[in-house]
Amino acid sequence: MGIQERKEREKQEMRELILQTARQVFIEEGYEKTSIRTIADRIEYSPATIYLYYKDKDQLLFAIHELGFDALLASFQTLQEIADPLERFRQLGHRYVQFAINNPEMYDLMFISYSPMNALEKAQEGSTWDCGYQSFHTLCSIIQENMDQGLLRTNDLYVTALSVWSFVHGLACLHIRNRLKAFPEHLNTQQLMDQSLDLLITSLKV
Amino acid sequence: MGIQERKEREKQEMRELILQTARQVFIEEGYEKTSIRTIADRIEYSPATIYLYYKDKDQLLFAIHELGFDALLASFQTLQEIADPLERFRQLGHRYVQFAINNPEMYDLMFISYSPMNALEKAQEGSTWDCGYQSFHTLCSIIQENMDQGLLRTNDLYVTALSVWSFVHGLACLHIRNRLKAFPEHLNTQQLMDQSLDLLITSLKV
DNA sequence: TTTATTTACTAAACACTGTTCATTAAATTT
DNA sequence: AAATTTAATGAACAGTGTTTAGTAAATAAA
Repeated sequence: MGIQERKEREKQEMRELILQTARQVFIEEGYEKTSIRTIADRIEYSPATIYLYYKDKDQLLFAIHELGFDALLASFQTLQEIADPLERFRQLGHRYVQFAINNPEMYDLMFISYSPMNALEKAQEGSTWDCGYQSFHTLCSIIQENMDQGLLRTNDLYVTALSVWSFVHGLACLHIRNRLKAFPEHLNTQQLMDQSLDLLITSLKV
Repeated sequence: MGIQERKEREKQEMRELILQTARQVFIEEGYEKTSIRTIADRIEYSPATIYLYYKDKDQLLFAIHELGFDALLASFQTLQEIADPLERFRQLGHRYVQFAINNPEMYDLMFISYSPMNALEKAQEGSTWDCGYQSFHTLCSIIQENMDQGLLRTNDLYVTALSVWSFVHGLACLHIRNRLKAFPEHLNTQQLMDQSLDLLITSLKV
């Protein structure tokens, strides 16, 4: 029975077509213009068809947000090449913030928008945010290495990791949601972020 | 000509009625259900009437977000009673995060939603975010006092203030947008936030 | 007081949104 | 060749922010 296999394959291909098209629309046109109808238009299918492959918009956006995490984790990949743990730590923060600046819409979807978390809630009772947790684990590992070598003033891994994440996320969030540019001092956000990051590392350093 | 004065008064009263009703809907029903039609229903006027008093929804939400800042700044008011600068510093952070936890929808509107910043942009070229800047100034003052007494390791006021703000905002943001509760470890968010805040202050301390 | 004008308000429409469902047409199985 | 399963859609529903032409009341002018 090759027909069932072919049909299954075609179904997956259609799912992928929808996802990739949705990702494209999302990146090119932004969150707001990423409507079911816009995506449907691009693939030349009716809006209702999308609902045969994704339960609702939140589920589709969840799939897009996972692609975002692929890219973020990829940018973390080469961190192991950095020998100095403290420099590796700083670079992690830097790349995180840089990702947010370079891919604001995607960062927004991954870390700010309600949508993917709604999808998670609707999926099953007590389902976990795997890709988010995976990124958090990268941060934990690097902090642990710094702690092991006695480079930090803190000793609580979890609290330190959450603090660092909050810090870089806060920076990213304020920037993306236009809370910095509305200030009287018109400052170089990029430079200011680097300075803040330096301050954080310096403060945590022993 | 008392008629013109009465008309002007009535106009202001109507504006206030719309604003207060909008605030009520916003707090009681949340951001999502705060539609022009919902507000119009409550005051028993047609939706179009609201547009005679507020240019668009962003402008109305901006007015609501200003009410939020009134409340936030009010919670900062009694900080001067705290003699110890470092403790005052910690309390500021604590009250900020507490405000976010207790008034998630309002915090969201004030610091996360695009809406009020859109209103600001549409208003005039180069108009500033006064209420946001005022809160930031409170933070700056307290940090300055700590610096003056040589209590901090840092010396750049602006960068330190932005870092602290990013930190507490990041915490608030992750919490409100459900990025913490999706983690395997089901932790007491409140307690974790307090610990993180302590870590920040300790790290900045000389 | 009657006429003219300004003011306040609204019904209805426009262009969107996510989502559902009965119906149709094609592919597959019997 | 007939019956059944599958895939796709048109059309609708209920909602959104916003605009505009038209109405009725209040005010000003004659």
